Amino acid sequence: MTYHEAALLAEELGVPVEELDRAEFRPRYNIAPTDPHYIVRIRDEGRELVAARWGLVNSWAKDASMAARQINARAETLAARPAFREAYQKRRCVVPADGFYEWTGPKSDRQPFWFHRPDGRLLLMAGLYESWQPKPGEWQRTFTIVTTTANELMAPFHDRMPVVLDEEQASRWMFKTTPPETLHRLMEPPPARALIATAVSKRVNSVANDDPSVMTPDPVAPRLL
DNA sequence: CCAGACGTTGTT
DNA sequence: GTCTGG
DNA sequence: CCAGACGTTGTT
DNA sequence: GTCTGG
Repeated sequence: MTYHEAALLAEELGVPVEELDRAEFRPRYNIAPTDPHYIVRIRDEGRELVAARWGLVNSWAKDASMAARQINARAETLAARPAFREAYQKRRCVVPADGFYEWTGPKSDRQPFWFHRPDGRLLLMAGLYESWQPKPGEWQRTFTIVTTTANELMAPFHDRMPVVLDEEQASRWMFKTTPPETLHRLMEPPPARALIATAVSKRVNSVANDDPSVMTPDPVAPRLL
């Protein structure tokens, strides 16, 4: 996942930056599973942007070992899965990012692509969140990203993709009272026009590279599109 | 009853 | 091959 | 997701 | 916490 402009996130969502820890609120180019990020949730009458780590750790977990295994939740099964059911009912959120990466090609030579909105605006993905207690008195919020069947654009790369929502859909996803039928509709694959793919530097393949260089368009890979 | 899991993606 | 760390 | 490790003893 | 497997 990427998140380029600090101001963009808060401004597009209409949330004051002051609510966040400025030291942590910086551009990101290579957000990996278990990394700190941000989620949007419904709070009283409005939206709220809060910190959360990628990889859902349930409230009953004794350690963070589940985080890496729960970075995604399948739309088809999350309502029934013990690990996601409650969060699905009570803690649906939106994960903002200006894009996400998918890889293709042989395992020995993985080629990354950056998926983002054609208009360059913020991508809103369906998520679930939950908090757990790493130590007595200390709470940590975590989230997972809901995946669905790949659409026409994604199919050449993968058979799954994140649930991508527009503004209207994002609101409905977060509302506590949205009925199950509506939630199911929201989890359908987004239209192909919702995203475009750009081949980027293989530098992104190492999470240690979290700087603008990972976004450099790859001069060879575009023909793979 | 107790113990142990609780999840998804990937693809040669 | 499979697990862990990021 | 990809990259990189994959281990124990000893003890400063 | 709650479900599944034994």
